[in-house]
Amino acid sequence: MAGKGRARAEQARTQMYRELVLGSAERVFAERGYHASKMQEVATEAGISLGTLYSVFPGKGDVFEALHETRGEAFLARIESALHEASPVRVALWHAVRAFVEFLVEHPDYFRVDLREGRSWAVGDVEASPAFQKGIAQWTDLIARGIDEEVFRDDDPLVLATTVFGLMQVQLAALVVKGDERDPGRIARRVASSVERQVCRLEVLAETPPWEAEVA
Amino acid sequence: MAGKGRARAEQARTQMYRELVLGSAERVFAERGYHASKMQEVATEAGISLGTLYSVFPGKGDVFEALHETRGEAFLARIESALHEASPVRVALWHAVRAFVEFLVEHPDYFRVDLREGRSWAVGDVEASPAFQKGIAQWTDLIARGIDEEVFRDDDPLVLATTVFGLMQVQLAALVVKGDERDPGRIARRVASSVERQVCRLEVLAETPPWEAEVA
Amino acid sequence: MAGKGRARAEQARTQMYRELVLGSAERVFAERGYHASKMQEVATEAGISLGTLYSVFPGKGDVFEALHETRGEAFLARIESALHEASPVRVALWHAVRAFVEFLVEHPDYFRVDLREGRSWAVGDVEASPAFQKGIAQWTDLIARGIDEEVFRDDDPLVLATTVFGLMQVQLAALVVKGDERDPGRIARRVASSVERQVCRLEVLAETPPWEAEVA
Amino acid sequence: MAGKGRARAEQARTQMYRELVLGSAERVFAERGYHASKMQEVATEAGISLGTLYSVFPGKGDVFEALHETRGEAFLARIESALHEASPVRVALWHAVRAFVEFLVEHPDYFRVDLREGRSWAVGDVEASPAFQKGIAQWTDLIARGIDEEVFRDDDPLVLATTVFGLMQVQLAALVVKGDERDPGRIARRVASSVERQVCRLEVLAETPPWEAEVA
DNA sequence: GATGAATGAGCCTTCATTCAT
DNA sequence: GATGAATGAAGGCTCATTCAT
Repeated sequence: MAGKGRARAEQARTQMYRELVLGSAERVFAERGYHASKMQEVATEAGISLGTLYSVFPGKGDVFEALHETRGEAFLARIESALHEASPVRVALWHAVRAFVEFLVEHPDYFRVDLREGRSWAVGDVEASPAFQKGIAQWTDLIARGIDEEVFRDDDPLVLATTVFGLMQVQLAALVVKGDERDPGRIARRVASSVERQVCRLEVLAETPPWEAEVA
Repeated sequence: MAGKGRARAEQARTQMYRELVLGSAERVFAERGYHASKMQEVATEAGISLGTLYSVFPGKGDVFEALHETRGEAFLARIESALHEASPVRVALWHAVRAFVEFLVEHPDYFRVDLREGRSWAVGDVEASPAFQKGIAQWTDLIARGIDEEVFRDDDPLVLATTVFGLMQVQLAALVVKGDERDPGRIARRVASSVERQVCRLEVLAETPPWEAEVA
Repeated sequence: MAGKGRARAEQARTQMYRELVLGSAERVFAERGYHASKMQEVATEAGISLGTLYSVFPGKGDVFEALHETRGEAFLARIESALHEASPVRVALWHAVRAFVEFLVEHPDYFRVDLREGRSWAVGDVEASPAFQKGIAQWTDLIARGIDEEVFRDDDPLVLATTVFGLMQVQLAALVVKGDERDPGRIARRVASSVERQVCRLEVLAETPPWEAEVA
Repeated sequence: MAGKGRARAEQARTQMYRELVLGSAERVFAERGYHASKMQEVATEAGISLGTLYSVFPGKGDVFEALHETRGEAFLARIESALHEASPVRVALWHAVRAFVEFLVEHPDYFRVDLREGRSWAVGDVEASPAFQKGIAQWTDLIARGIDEEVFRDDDPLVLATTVFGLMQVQLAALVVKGDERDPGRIARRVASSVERQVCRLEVLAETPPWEAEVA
């Protein structure tokens, strides 16, 4: 039946437009912030019409949500895969931090959108996206394992994960914007160093960190 | 001339209203965010009419700015006075962190407003409020002193200060909202502990922290 | 009975305030125009409070109307008395024009208010003030007499009166603002000359005008 | 490239709407006056929505200005072309007056808008539109020429032009509204007659006026 | 399906008017 | 009676959303 091919083609086109729009929205929201951005700008930046934009997203808020959903999903997946490679929890942490840093360095507009929202997610406000929730859960699991293995200090894993999440964001922003660090590798090591200080037991901190062990 | 008393009375009334409005705006902005808040809501929450609201603030943006200005000023002053009491840098840091935590615990709505807007963070294109600039300067000085005295680890003081500032905010939010910590004293100690991990040299971390020394 | 004195005192006070307000309104309306003028400005210029202003006038529109009523009344009276003195119609016209010019030169603010608003003119749907109606009637009578006596040209007296009225206003404005004529006597003579050209028969125009006859 | 046609189409549509709105604004402003007119009324009268109205004019004031600009321009052009045809200054004056009258008889709403503003232009108030300034300049030139050729009486050309301008407005209003003259030809002759009386030397007035010469 | 012109609900702000002191 | 602080109705303008082409 021809309907199937038709349907698939439509699916594909819709998907294509959604991605086009998300890329555009990312840039526009990063530049002006969500509220100051107009749908017309998003459409123009995407190179499509308002009507097409509305044919793939029901409203402005949905574009914003989808942006977080999509980028968040990719973000999560990236970190997830980083976690799967490694076994010792300290190495896993290092890989996760590196993945975190690399992703945001590669997606500076998304990072700016994130920063603009402030730390609303930290207080569990309604607007906090599911992706954030899942991200926090991911880190919570990792940290719980570290505590269990007596590598990380004994504290509430959720609080620690939330703290680490914010710490990475803030420090990344500080390094990139305030400082003049540009090399992703060095940024990742500095952020990882900060994170380790936050979570590792003191005696673990004295040992050679994973990123130096790697080089060796 | 009677005009003087009259002028003073008006001054006082205006001041009273401004504070009333700031308190109301703080709650409304905390609840719905700046853009979703309507001036009518702010007025109603303050228990006054729109006209009266506009008689003490020229516009919506000015209310927001004044809120940051006023609370930021008080915030700075509180920390400043904490810094002036103490001499050893580690004690000074402890006092500053405690003042930071106490202020935000006492002003939870302002804290939420702060968390909501990315203004305080280093987004670059977003104009951070003057109060925030001064606040960062304050912490940068303290940290530079700590580095100089070889108590804190050797790093860019501005990056460190920005990081610490964000770390405190995030962890405070995490402790209060995610966790169930309510006692300001314990919160302050936990935040201070995190901050010390971030800035102190490892050998310093091994020593008894100021808050335990205080108790003894 | 004491009530009578009381009532008379109140009457007097009200009257006093009304005049105070009209003087103030005249200046304010002249400066900014009716719509751009605020009641607060009128009150302040009058040196009284808003409440007092509203105790003697029901609303903004009433102040405007009363201004036209009052000044118009005085204006009419001035011209009326000028008309009563003289007998030959050409002399009467001259006296009336002189009175017209003198009044407006003495009340420049009222003149500006008059010029600003099209009320005085025959717009049809705009309610011309009763005072203006009476003024036009006055001039219409004078002109009808002139036509009757075969001194003025034979035309519709109402149209001629309206035209003359407007002509005087416009030329007065032109002489004072565009030109640099300041002397009321010369202004009056030039305006009268224009008016005569408008209404007198050509053969009458050739005769010595009343203002020169006066001097002689 | 197709963009060109697109741009031209948009240009045309915008132009069409601007004229639609100006026509509507003309009627609404004539009826209620500028300040009492609401943008919604102007839009409704034009048969479009508020949004569309604002898509072709930035604000209320701009509609008013554009109205004066556009009509004023046409007005000026009409008179200019009348002036260019004729050589003897008295004939030129007659043609200009006729053009003046015809234009306003054809655009009664614009005339009413004009009348509503009063004679502000006569006192050189800031609000006086550039079109008025140009119009006055036009008449001033004509009158200066007449004085030069010793057809018009020797007086300040600017004062005379201003007077004539006002005289025409006022008399036209008187004839149309107060009187019951409807025939543009007769109105023009009566206005021209008044104007000639205002500007021509007496000996010239005795000669056959241009409009009678024309008929012959 | 794609377009973007058209719509109009909704928000910020002003100022005539009221009324408690 | 005088005051002027307080009120809130009304209007200019924006922009998310719709729908005719």
